[in-house]
Amino acid sequence: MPELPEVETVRRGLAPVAERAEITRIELRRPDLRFPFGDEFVKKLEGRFITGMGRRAKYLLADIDNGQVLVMHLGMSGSFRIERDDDSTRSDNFALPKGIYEKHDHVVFHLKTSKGSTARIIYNDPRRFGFMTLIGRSEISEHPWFAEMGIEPTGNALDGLYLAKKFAGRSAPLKAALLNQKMIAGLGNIYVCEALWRAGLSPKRSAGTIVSKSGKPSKKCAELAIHIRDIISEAIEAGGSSLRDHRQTDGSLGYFQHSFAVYGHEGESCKKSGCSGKVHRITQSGRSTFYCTKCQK
DNA sequence: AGTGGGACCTGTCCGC
DNA sequence: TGCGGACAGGTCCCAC
Repeated sequence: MPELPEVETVRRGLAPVAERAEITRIELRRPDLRFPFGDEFVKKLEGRFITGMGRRAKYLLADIDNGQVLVMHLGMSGSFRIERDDDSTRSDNFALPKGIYEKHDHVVFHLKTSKGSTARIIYNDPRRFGFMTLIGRSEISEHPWFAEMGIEPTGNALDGLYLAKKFAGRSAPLKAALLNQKMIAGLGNIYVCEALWRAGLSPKRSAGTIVSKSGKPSKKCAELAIHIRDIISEAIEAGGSSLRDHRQTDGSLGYFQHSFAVYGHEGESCKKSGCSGKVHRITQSGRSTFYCTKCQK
């Protein structure tokens, strides 16, 4: 599921249950995801309280009352679902009887919520590219995962000037540059394709070529920045995108996938008004890129 | 230093 | 129906 809008949707889904909840028990149903959990993982969390649910780029950050942060990444196929013992609002086909797990349910957090009820947060991840680990609150910013991370694509900091600085002198194609988490953190394959389409920029174009020669932010940089911010905020608003039946924590589907202009639309006509081009699929650094060869230059 | 390719996993879908 | 191959939302590691 997880580019930034999907991870933010997960955060918003987990927060009401997780915040101020006590972790009464953790079931690790296998010893590792992408990395081993480590001997201390369960011991350091059981009996502790979750004080807040945050996010940085595609990482979920659960603040624990022992000064540590439970850092979680969903990889390619990770998802959380919540089972509330006091909840009658779940859709029938999504809820399962207590204690019955599905294939690839790897981690189960048993919680006592701030309202006194019990609930379980269950992490499922078929491909196991996801991971979780504990990091001290004060060490987060120096940790390799975060130290060189670029800005979030959601705020005012992302503008033409920022992109011009990051892209200047870069020969890498725009597609690769935007996927690089050291430039902007949180973008993934889908939203990069979509943002480049909106901006009318070819994913194959060298990133450095949209910076004006003076090094000042060109119109193209400014426009691209706006389109990235727009697409990310629209996707968050829509509850993210649901591909391959991926669901939100309450079992519902995000619906931004219906707004994709190019992603997954190979062979279709370009949706840009006045453009008679077609959407093509190419492979860049081993991943699919969708774009219109006519209006993206 | 920056860039490109492969590796890590499992599931699904498509063509033969 | 069965099988092989391609592909899937991410990130790391290792060559050039």
